[in-house]
Amino acid sequence: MPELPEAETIARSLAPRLEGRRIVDVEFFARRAHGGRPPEVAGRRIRRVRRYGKQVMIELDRGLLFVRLGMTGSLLLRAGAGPYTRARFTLDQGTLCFDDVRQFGSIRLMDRPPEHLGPDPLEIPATQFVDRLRGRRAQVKRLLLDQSFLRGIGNIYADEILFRARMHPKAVAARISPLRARRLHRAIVEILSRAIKKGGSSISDYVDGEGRQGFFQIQHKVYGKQGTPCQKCGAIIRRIVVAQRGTHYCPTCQRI
DNA sequence: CTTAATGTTCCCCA
DNA sequence: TTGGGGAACATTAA
Repeated sequence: MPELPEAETIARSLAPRLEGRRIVDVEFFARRAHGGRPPEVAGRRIRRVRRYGKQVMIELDRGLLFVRLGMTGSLLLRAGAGPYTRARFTLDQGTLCFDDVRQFGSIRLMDRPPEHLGPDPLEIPATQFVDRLRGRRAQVKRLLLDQSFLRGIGNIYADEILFRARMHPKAVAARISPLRARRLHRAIVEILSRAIKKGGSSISDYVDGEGRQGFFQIQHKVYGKQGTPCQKCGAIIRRIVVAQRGTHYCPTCQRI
């Protein structure tokens, strides 16, 4: 469920209900959900709720809670714990549950944001992005998925971005012309911004903090569209594997 | 029964 | 150091 647009949508839906609240109790129902010791944040106040890469960052009056949503994580404003509720924060007003079926997600208390993450894809200037691409011999899709290269892009949006930029997922970054690199940067900003406007993509079970679905999946051009005709040229969308992830692209629109 | 799924991390090899 | 491949983690759905 969680890439940058989903994390952004969740953060926006939670912010007005969480900011200013005080945490009165913290419960964890699964060890994996904190990976160590449960963060002892009872008594602390929530200052701000924002997105950081594809994580939701909850700023406290002391410390930062980083919610990594993994593959199936969600943050929900409701009191009742379901079978997949892994943690629950009781607030002075309301309750926040962290649900996560597959348990690839976790919540950790930090002093500062993780330093191994690259720049935000919506903030990096085009010139800087072009520079970063040069000098990398990796396949471009691998780079888009690499959170130390850019923070926030995942498998769905990598495919949609590459289609938008008319670029083959296996194109070698260093061999991309500056012109096409700029086009890729534009595609990143356009696809992510549009997805945020639509509230993210609900392809299986993604919902925001209030349980609302996203609608960007309606506009997917290649992700999950293997075997169907390309909306642009009619060629059949192909599915290959890149970086061990399903990769969807149009063989005629996207040339190496 | 097999395969794939919005992710990350760790290990191995070139 | 960079880059690629594979496995592992846990669970569900097709």
